Amino acid sequence: MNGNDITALGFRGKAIGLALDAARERAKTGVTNRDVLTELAHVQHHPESFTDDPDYAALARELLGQLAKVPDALRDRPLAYRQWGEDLIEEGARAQMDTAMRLPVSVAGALMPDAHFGYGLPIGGVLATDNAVIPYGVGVDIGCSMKLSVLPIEQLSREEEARLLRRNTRFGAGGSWERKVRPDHDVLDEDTWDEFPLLRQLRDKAAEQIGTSGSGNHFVEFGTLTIDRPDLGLEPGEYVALLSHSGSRGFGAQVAGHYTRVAQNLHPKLDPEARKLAWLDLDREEGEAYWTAMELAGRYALANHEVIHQRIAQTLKVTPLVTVSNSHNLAWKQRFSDGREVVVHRKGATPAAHGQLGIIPGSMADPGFVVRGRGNPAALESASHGAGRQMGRKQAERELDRAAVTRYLEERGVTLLGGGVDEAPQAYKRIEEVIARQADLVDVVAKFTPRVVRMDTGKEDI
DNA sequence: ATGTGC
Repeated sequence: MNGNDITALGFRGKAIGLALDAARERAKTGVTNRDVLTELAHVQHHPESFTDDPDYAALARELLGQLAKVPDALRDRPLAYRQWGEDLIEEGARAQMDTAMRLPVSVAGALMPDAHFGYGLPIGGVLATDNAVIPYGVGVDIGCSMKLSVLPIEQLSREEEARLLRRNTRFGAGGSWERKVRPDHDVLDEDTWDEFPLLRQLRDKAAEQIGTSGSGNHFVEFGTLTIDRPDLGLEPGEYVALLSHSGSRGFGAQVAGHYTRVAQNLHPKLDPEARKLAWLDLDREEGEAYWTAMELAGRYALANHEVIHQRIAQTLKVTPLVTVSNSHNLAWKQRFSDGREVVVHRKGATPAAHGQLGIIPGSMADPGFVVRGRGNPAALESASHGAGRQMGRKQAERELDRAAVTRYLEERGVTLLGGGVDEAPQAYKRIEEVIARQADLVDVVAKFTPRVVRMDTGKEDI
């Protein structure tokens, strides 16, 4: 019996020493170590039953004291937060943000103009917490991100662009590269994968899926980048560019699912309204492990993009003139305006620190924008991550017809490979309005106009 | 978002 056995049971602070003392007393009376551990587990789960126990009373009282100090009760009222583009944000997203701002661990928050209803924290929600990380504050697709490469080539034909996309990308839930042509990346060789069993188990899946895009709103597309003033090391003009949206695939999804369950189990008394926002303390083993896995998923997702862009650039025998990338589903440790370090969750929000570059896409047939952050502290240095849905997937499938989507694509000269009605441009807010609502969060650097777009095949093909 | 569930 030692301190490790005790902490493995989940005792914290003064309870560790008291549990050790009690364990020694019990051992003296001839109880086996194994039975002592069982008894300790009982005390931990039902401290109220041991307050008069000759050996465990001190421990039980300490545990009850700790419980009283760590209440999961929600605040009566949400902390105040600002919304950018309030007129574009649905009530459901505000209600979810209100719940998040009632969590005892919340410090500050903001809603971006693309905000809409999500799972737990709304998409387009930014939430700062104190020493706690919320798996569903990051989202299921941990590390979901954007990458743009500006290519030193003349305009290609649509057919050529379509061929490059078909040959060098793979889409769909469960999708992976065929074994013979499976790409590799340094991220798969990191020691981090050996840090604990869950990561070890997921490494093979991650290796199978590197360099792939998922389903839903993920895409890889060719288009034109238009720059009006010298920037990004480029002269004003029009450039051929490649833009991708992808995430951490099955690996990240499994990490998210696992730690959401862990967080919910650690907060059984949490108000059902906030159940999906269950958090992990960063100074406890579970929180540390999630943070490690989350950061790995973030690097893995960016590696995914790198592989996709590299394949296409190599086929074209070119090196990109410039690349821009950013994660928009992740948590970061960040200095808050009062000087303390907080955990900033961005669930569908672009980091926009002063001078930081990011990409805000529109839709399959609407422009996207390269932006530069203005470091606005009220938005916790964030911006929108896209246009944001104005219709849910089911609503889009119900209300939009394929002909209207096809016409929209034709009018804008966009060729679509795959794609579904649920991702129709009409299901999204107008990107121009969304960009206009965040002029104090980001400056527009360049505009990307899509031309040939590849996505997963939706439920209903276009 | 994910190839599948408290």
